[in-house]
Amino acid sequence: MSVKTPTVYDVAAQAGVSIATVSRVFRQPEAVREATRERVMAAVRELGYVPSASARGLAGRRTSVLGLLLPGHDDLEPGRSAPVRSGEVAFIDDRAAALTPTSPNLYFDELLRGVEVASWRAGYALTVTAGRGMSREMVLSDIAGRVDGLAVVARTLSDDLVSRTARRLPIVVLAGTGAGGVDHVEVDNRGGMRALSRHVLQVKPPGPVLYLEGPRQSPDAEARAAGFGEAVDGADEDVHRRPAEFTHEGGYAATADFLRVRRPGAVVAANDQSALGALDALRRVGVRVPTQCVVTGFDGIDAGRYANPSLTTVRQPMTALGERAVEVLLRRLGEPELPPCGLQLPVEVLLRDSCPPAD
Amino acid sequence: MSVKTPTVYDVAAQAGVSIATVSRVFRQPEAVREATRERVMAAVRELGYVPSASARGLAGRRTSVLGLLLPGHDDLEPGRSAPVRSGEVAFIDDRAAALTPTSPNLYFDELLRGVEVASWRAGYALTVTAGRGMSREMVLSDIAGRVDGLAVVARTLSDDLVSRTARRLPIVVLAGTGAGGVDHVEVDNRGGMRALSRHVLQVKPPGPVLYLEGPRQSPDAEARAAGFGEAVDGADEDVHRRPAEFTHEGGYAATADFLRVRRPGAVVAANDQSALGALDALRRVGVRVPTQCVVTGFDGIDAGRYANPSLTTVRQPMTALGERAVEVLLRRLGEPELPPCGLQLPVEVLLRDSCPPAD
DNA sequence: TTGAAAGCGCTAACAC
DNA sequence: GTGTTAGCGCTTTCAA
Repeated sequence: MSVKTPTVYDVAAQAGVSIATVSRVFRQPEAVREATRERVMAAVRELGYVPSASARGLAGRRTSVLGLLLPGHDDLEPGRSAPVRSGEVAFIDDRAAALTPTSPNLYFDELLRGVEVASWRAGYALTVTAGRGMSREMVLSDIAGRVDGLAVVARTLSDDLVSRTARRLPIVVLAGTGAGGVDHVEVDNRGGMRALSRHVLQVKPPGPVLYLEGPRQSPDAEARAAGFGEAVDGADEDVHRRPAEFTHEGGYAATADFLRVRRPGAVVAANDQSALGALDALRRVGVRVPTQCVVTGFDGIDAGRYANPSLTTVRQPMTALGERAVEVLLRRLGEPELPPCGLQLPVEVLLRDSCPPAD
Repeated sequence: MSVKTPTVYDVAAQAGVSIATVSRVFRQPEAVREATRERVMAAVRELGYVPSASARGLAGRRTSVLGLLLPGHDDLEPGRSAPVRSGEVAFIDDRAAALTPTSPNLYFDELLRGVEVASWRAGYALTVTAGRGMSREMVLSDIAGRVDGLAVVARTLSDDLVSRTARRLPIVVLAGTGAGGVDHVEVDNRGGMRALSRHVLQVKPPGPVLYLEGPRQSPDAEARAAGFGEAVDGADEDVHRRPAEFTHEGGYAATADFLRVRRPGAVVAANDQSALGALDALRRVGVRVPTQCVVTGFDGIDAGRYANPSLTTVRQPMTALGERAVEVLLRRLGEPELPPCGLQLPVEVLLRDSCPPAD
């Protein structure tokens, strides 16, 4: 730390070879005679030599780094723990917790793991950015200079910015339809909701079907609504669509509202959090799930597993999504001129207590 | 992409200035006359110039990158979605979901956000690694060459490896006690559990107290057990400690077991998942929460908010943890010779329905 | 199998 | 204010 960090020159001197040989020991060990190699490695260990990624990147014209650009959370206030003095413990009345919206970051963790694993496996490091504060342009031009390729979560960047950047740097868009001529990997929202909804129709007790659409102009919500539409289309069911925020509160309100007029035989929600809200609303008025009414969600968040009854849902393969994204990136890195590709990943329906298997 | 990426030389030529001026426009814009600056920026835009981080790093002897090393998940099998053909949707009977353990990754997401925000704010990019596959040594020496400082989640690396690396590179250990002479930032597990337990004793209905300890040799579990001990010490309570895995299943089993003999007036669990299991076990035998028995967890996972009744718990400020870690790193970057520091972050008790406020 | 030498693109003195 | 220049530490021909 305080001492000068050793370089190839130091290692070369110590081992009595040229810097080219030191480099070879790392890049193509088999091209160096065993004895020489061992002498070099000994020097490396003794000196604690670590190759500089910057120098490598500059000489090799590649950074060996991939980037992941997540949606920002500009509203995240820094250091919420400030008000409490060290050693003290604050008590907070949080009984209304379920009503407050959670951040939609729920599965970025999984996504990150997928991207990270695949990157590392391919010999790339991973740089993660959520770019807030400064403008998207600045964030983008910052990482653009650091990486060999970039995975961008849909709607993090404007379509225009994406396709402009894609001209200079391999880019893949995650969980969104391709922004026009750009590689993308998405999840089969429509097919998943269609399959789930068909199952619902098959097992539901009598009564109307309440569909909780997500917010307007969410591509996910749209695709799911389309899938639901395909499932109920032609079926002889009394279907009611209601907008509902993608939150517990949103699902609760929409369901409670509906309950004032009718008793549903099924509530199909476009995401898990609103489904959990629906579950709550039904419980309040004493409707039994799943015997009197089945309930389903979408996403596969953890809370659904622990809900009571546990929530039937469609699980998005976020880890796989991340891995595929990297594969697509690597493909383009290898063959820049390939036509843009779009990949759609299959989903899984998780049948749990709120809408159990048919038998 | 196909065309050669422009460099400072191209920009300089295009703008009719020297490369030094181009560099200045980016590093100290105020040192360049406005007219010149605009000429340069025009060239930058026209050419789509993006500074190379490698060249910068090499010339400036700093990468402007911070590293975050998360515990590996070596067991994560790649691409679980393979068996399903595209366009098809698999149905999985997942009714026992709550019983299977979740990965303990629950709050890495938050941690990441904290680290990311703070890094970016300080002008650093963030490289994330979970280092599996190859040995920790290799992972470490790979990122060591890429970053100016490193945040390591506790128990990801051996103490020895940490302190060895700390000699060459600023390191901060997260959520663990300092491995000896290394900066660290942790959470007040003991104080949090102590405060929560005191509250429990204050509001609990009559009956013994069941304490669900976590697994052996988890430092977190130990610290929490100590805090609980301090709270009940001297109190006139019938206390029963039981080991329980940090899973729903573990909490369920231990509680159900206890219920065969006694009826607790309180179940204090050392983590949220086991508390949710306890909640389930109590419900099965018809014990009312919180009127007949109060229940508490620890961690603040999302599922606790949606549980019924919602779970009283202690929330770990993971985002703040990440931010503090970066601050510590920056501090050491600035003054390498400072004595090692240890920071302990306060926690918050979230009072929810399973063990409500006193009044 | 090894070495010499020419960059890679940028920063930071220093000179003008 | 702006230009010149000497590296930063590594990879990679090309010779030996």
